[in-house]
Amino acid sequence: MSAADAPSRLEIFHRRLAEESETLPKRLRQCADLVARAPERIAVSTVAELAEAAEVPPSAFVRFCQLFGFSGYSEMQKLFREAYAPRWPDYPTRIEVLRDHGQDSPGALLAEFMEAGRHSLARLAETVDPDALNKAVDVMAKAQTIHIAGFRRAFPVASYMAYTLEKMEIPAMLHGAVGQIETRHALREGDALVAISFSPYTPATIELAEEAQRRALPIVAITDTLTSPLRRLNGTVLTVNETDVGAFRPLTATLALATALVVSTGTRRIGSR
Amino acid sequence: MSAADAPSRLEIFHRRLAEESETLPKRLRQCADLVARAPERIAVSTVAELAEAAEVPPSAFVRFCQLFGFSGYSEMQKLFREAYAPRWPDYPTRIEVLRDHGQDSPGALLAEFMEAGRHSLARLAETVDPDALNKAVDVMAKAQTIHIAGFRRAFPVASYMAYTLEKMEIPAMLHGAVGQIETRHALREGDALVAISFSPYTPATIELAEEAQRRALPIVAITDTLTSPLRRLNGTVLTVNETDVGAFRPLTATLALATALVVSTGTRRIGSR
DNA sequence: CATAGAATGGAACAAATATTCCATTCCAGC
DNA sequence: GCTGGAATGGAATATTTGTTCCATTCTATG
Repeated sequence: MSAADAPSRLEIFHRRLAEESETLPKRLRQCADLVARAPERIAVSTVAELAEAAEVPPSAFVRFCQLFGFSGYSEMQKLFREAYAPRWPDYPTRIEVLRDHGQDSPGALLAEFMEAGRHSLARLAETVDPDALNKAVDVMAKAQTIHIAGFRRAFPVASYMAYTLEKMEIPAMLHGAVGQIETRHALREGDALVAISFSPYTPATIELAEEAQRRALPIVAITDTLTSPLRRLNGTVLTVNETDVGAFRPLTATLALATALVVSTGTRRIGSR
Repeated sequence: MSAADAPSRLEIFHRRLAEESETLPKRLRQCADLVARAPERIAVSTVAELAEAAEVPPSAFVRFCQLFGFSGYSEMQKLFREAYAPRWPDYPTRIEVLRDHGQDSPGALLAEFMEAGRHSLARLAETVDPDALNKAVDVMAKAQTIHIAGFRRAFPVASYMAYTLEKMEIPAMLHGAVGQIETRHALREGDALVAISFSPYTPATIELAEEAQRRALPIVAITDTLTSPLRRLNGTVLTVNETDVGAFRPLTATLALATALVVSTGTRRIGSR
């Protein structure tokens, strides 16, 4: 039942499908063909719809599912749904539950975070627009100094970017790292701001971004939901949707994105020197 | 109702969501947040599941849908299904798209980091010893204050751990974050040290670890190679081997490990309270 | 501190969806 | 062409899921 083996179970299913569909009777073969042809529709369709698309009666489709070892259509659908949007729980209760069942060995938890990480990375391909990414690198490559703002959960990302830029000898400034010192006046013409913020959005990040906007500096925003206040500014927005485990959200995908961003910036700067 | 304008209708919906979510009453705001955070889940979930994730009763979720002009949940779901079904995960294709934007494009680089990340995560399972992990959690759960040391590249990980521990209300101290101030005297009996360091090993981290050793405090070390100086101390060692892209090493796996460590510590503390 | 109006939670009800069952059809082998 | 077993379609049933309604709880206001 763990999230970890859901994708592999799907793999196995597809392999069996390929092997056996040859020897299946007519109607069932039609079902198999449809599943092979449009697996993504299974997650969001009813048996009736699928059956119609395969030109078989619903009962035939259910028989097909049972032939492959599922109790019925619903069970098979569950497999496909989880492959798309796996494991839920947004609430700490889950952790409680795990603990009470004695299954919260650190190893099990690590496995979950690994799985969540893999999923986040996979989704990154969907949420990041290549053009926006390109635009962002452009902005950063042209900036004199790159300002970086990210607090609380976003801070590790911000500090990593600052560190890597420094290593590449690119002028960068990590904001608000210390002592609550206002640093907005460091924003100067010709600079650019990278603002990183996730729900719940830290006001300081938003304020700095607004300040940058007032001064007409280009902004690159790394954020999550569609309601993010960073979206209201007219900067280049890169969306990351981390998959969370319990109430915790690892930064796996965000860091991959951040790394790509700074390294690209580095190579582009060298290229145009 | 054509498929063509479905995305735009979704756009409109999201904009309204962003605008109005501020002024919504508590429960409905929870719904709005969830929808903003995980829109793709709507396509494959029942009201009950969604409501649970948003921590509201199903009826509240239905009210939310109606507030935004839908007849109920089903109608809203239809919108999401249409918008998300056509462009499905299809991970390999997506990655191709990113790559095809040009050989040295940011997209191609991102794709590489994503691959590297996945690889690192996969290897994590091999390099981390479950017993060591368990031991590490034990040490951290028993400590009065958890000290965390990690500089340069390891700093993002250290700061993330400190942040998460703080969120869970566990006493933690992030060392050397600022001003080169010596903080070794903060190490007190009953505490534990988590030292994070990768090649080339920052002397400050090693020194602090040695200091901890002298004072007979338990040490948890997160490090990479087998020649790491952290290995010479008798602490609990967790090995991470990140796959690097060119000269750059993303922290994907390390962060997953760090998160698991911290969250496990949290649950174990609660359990033994 | 009382009150009205809004917000909320839950349980009863309605609709949709999946599953089972059985009468009918098909087809291979005699 | 007959016969038995497999395959099929559809209608009846069971189950899940969505929606409505109302009693109760909040909250802002006088």
